[in-house]
Parts: sequence; structure tokens; C-alpha cells
Amino acid sequence: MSELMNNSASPRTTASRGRIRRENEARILEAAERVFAETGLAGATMSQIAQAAGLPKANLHYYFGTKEQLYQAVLTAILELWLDATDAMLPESDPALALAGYVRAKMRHSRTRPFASRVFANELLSGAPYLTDYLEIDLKQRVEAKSRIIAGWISEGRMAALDPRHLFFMIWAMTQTYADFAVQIRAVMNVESLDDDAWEEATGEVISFVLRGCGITPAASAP
Amino acid sequence: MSELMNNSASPRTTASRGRIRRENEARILEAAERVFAETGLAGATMSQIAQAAGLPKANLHYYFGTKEQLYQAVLTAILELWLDATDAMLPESDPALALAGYVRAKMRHSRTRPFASRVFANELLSGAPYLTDYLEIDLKQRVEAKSRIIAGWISEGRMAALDPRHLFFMIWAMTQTYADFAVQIRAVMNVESLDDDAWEEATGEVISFVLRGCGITPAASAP
DNA sequence: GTCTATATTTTGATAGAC
DNA sequence: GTCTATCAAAATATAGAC
Repeated sequence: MSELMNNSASPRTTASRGRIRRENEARILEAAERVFAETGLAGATMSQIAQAAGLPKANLHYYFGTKEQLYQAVLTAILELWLDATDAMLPESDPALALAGYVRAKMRHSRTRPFASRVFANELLSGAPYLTDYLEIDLKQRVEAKSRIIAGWISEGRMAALDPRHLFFMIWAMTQTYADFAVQIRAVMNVESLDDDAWEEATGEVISFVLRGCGITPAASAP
Repeated sequence: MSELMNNSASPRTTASRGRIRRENEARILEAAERVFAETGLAGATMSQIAQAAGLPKANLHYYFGTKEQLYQAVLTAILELWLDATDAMLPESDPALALAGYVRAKMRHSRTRPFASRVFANELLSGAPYLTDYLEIDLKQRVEAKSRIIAGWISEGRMAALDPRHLFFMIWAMTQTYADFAVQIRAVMNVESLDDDAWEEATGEVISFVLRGCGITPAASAP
């Protein structure tokens, strides 16, 4: 019998079993991201995540082991997303275009992946016990590299003199607040949710503010 | 017997009993703020808070009832603090001085009450179930009032044209990030904690950035 | 691979001695 | 007023039938 070595009780092929596994893992990860975004690692329960994923609680343990391991899987996926945003900030870039593009990318991220942003925020609020290496190695080095480029632009007189590290702290804060504290923004703006126009307007406000804050006059519209 | 109506078994006077009560309540509130700041309402446990307060768990229930009631007491104290920051932004104010003062007050708050800021952040991240009224009534009206003043400054040509509401979102984000995400800032800056000089520098960076962002030239140092 | 039933631990809350 | 001992509910995790 050709199925001799197949330890599965089902008649499915190896390929389809792999497909189901990937689909279930993806469903669980997506549900876990939403739940961890609301209450963080300590506050989230496996029951909530299972219900959000539409699967029995035992399946979560079968696929990911413990709650901590599931959380780390969610965090890892978010970090890959974070680091993928390889922003085009090169020494020869135009500061106005580079900074505007960076802010726009961050705002798009806040809109398309708000739960990822909130999981990250929760992790930082609780002291980042699972992100020490990322913060002290990866992020630190990236900021230092980008800061050298910005320092170059400053020394060339292309933008105002400021500490590039604080510029990053401020840009991250301004853009992520539209994901992390969306409930506050909706309350003050008196809307159920931000639509396309509202997001475009918010993005424009932040870009203009950042460029002026950097001492860069927004590109003149016409001569 | 003059103690006839005193339902206390101890010989202490009413005044000293009141003193102990206030002290214990204060200790519990302070410990609860620290614990709620790290993991939010859902993630915090009464055991953790009791240990942080150096009191038996039963005392927390004796003084505050349930965990939710203790949380609301913490939130209420924070909101009073928040609203007390009656910033001097009047129509006749100088925009540069008013905005710089507002940012400075917010930065001082981030430094002196980081746990309060983080409790608030956790509450917003989980959808603000205990702050709906505050956000939709108190905060909204305050922002509208301040926004009218800023709109006045803009129409007088004293600062750049921008949406005052987004200006507030950005200022809150930039200043609170130094409390909420301090672990990230410490990692990037490669320091154990921010000292006086580092805080003064950060405050200066944010103030300069905000004033330029508002199209206000920082006061010239000398003629 | 899936999921029901259950074991074990932890948590919020309280009773009752002091 | 205080705090030890304890309860009932909810949590994480797993065993084992299917």
C-alpha cells in the first residue's frame, strides 16, 4: 500500500494538509493580533483568541504551544512587517521627498495595520520584555544609520538643525497615534471612523507639519 | 461612656482612623497606578497590586471593592490631574509663548507622572471603555474651545494654516511618547534613564519642532 | 489533524478570627 | 480595621476519543 508511511488518518495528500495548516495558522495569527492589540499579552486569554479565530481552544495549543509562544509568533510577524518598510532615505535623496515619503508610509501603515501597531504599543508599555534585542540592536542601528544621513542634510544646510533621533521619536509618535489612539481621534473629530478623505487630510497635515518642523519649505506649487 | 457611638473596636480617635485610611488608600492607588500602567485593567492582578502596595490582598477589596472599582478610582485621579493642566492659551496670548508653555507642561507631566500617562494609553488601546464620556464630552469640548483660539491666531496671520485638532493630536503624541514608550527611547539613546539634561534637551527639541511646524520662528536670541 | 472533556493553576472575592 | 484561610470562577494546558 502506497500510503504506508502516511501517519495521517485522513485521505488528504501531504500538500492539502500543509495548506490547511497554513490557513489555520494564518487565521489564528490574525485573530491573536486583534486580541493582543486590545489588552496585551497578560490581558488576552486563549479563549478570546479561539473565539475570534472560530476554532476550539485546543487547536491554538496544538499549533502554537503556549500563549507566550503564540504571542512571540505574532510579534515576529509584526517586526518583519516593520523592518520591511525599507524607506528610501539616502544621502542623495531630496530631504523633502524622503521625509514626506517616510511619513506617508508610516501613516499608511497605521491605517492598514492598526492592530500590529497596537500590539507593538502594548509591548512597549509593559516594558518590552520580548523586544529587548530588537530595540537595543536592530532599531538602534537603523536609527543611527538614518541619523547620519539626516545629519548630513543638516550640515549641508538643507534642513534645520535638530537631533535626528528625536525627530524619529516624534515622527513615530505622530503617525502611530492615528492607529494606537484612534478611539480618541474619532471622539474628538466626532466620527464613527475615518474615511479615505479624512485619512488623506490627516496625512497631509502631518507631512506639512513635519516638513515645516524640519525647516523645509513645502515644495512651492507654482513659480 | 463617651465612646458609646464609636463602632470601632480600636481605641484610636476618629481623626487617626481617618488618617490611616487615607494613607492606605493612597498607597493602594499609587501601587495600582504602577501595575495598571504596565498591563492595563485586564492584565493586572489584585495580587500584583497588593504586593506592590505591601498590603494583603483582602485590604484592597476592603477599601475599593472590586478590581474595576479600584481601576476607576485610579482613572478618576488621573483625569483630575489631566484637566488641572489648565493651560494658558488665550486669544490674546502670544502663540509662540502659549504653545511652548503647553508643550513644556506636557513634557513635565510625562516626566513626573509617566505611570498616569501609561494607564491612560492602555485605556485608549483597549478602546477606552471607561473613558467614553470623558473623550466625547470633556475632551471634545476643550479641544473645540482651544481650536477656536488657534483658528483666530491663524486668521490673524500669526501662524501657519493647519487644522488645530490635528495639531493637538500631534502634540499629545510627541510629548506622551516620552512617557509611554520610554523603553524604546532609552534603547535608542543607549542610556539607563534620561537625566535632567536629557529631559531638558528633549523638551527643547519638541518645542522647536512644534513652533517651526506651526510656522512660528522661535524668538530670536539677540538683535 | 481535530475537538470534547478534564486536570491544574491562578484569580477575584469573601468569611471570619483577631 | 486588619489579615489568614478559603471558596468559586476562570484561566492555561493536556489527554484521549474520533
